[in-house]
Amino acid sequence: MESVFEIIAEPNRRAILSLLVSREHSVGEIERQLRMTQPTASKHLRVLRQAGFVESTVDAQRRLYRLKPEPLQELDAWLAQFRRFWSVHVDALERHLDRMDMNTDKDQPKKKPTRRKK
Amino acid sequence: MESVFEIIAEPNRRAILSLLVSREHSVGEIERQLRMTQPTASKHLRVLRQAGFVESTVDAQRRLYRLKPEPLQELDAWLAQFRRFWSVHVDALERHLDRMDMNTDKDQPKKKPTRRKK
DNA sequence: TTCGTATATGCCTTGACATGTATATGCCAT
DNA sequence: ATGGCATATACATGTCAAGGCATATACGAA
Repeated sequence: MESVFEIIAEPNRRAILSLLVSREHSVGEIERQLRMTQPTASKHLRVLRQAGFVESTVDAQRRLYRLKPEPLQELDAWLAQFRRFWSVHVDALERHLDRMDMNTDKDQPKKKPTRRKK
Repeated sequence: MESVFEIIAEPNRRAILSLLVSREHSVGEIERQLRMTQPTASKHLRVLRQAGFVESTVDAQRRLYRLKPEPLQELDAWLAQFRRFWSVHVDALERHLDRMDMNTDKDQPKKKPTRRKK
């Protein structure tokens, strides 16, 4: 579990990241929003924290978790090598994007779809 | 193993994708270049093919594999929601910095968006 | 046909990881 | 201090994927 790729391979962890993109959340808010048990939420947050995807601050008995951009930027950097390749295939790509209703995945937790404009 | 995230979680598969970004390769070239056994290469290529990352054409007894952009573009689309976060974050930081030194005129140079530390 | 090459697949073992239950730790209020 | 809430962790369990090895399939050449 060292690479950022393995971290985001888990759907619940991606859901947590998507949830935190708007604002910071406590563990309880996360577990309720995403309908996971408390230990599950804590464990995934631990993984995300150790990988640098999130950080937490203490607020009384709660921990507030918020997003950190660096690991996701690392992912973005890996993707960069393929962008030049895409430009060669824009036509096919455009057709695909028109077909694709770009949401996160088909995971159960609440998701706020990021609509895509043409 | 449905999601693109799980597909690229495997280091050998990422290596294959990076290899194919330049040009198409046969299975034999891939296994030699990346030092994996032939069944391992074939199995990873099968996963990549079924997920739409690569496609193959037949050349005599060989199969030539080449990259397809769509799944990687899907990954890029997922990342988009966080790029907005980076921008907002940097903007907020800049506003904060602007507020902190409101003594002089406010023509600050643009900041690089890739740095942030706690 | 038979042989040799290139690639795919089936079986099996191993190990990693996600989850549930239970319990521990930490913090506030009384 | 005691109780209650919020979060973290330990342990046991089930699942699943990756790799090794053997074998199957496909194709070309002779």
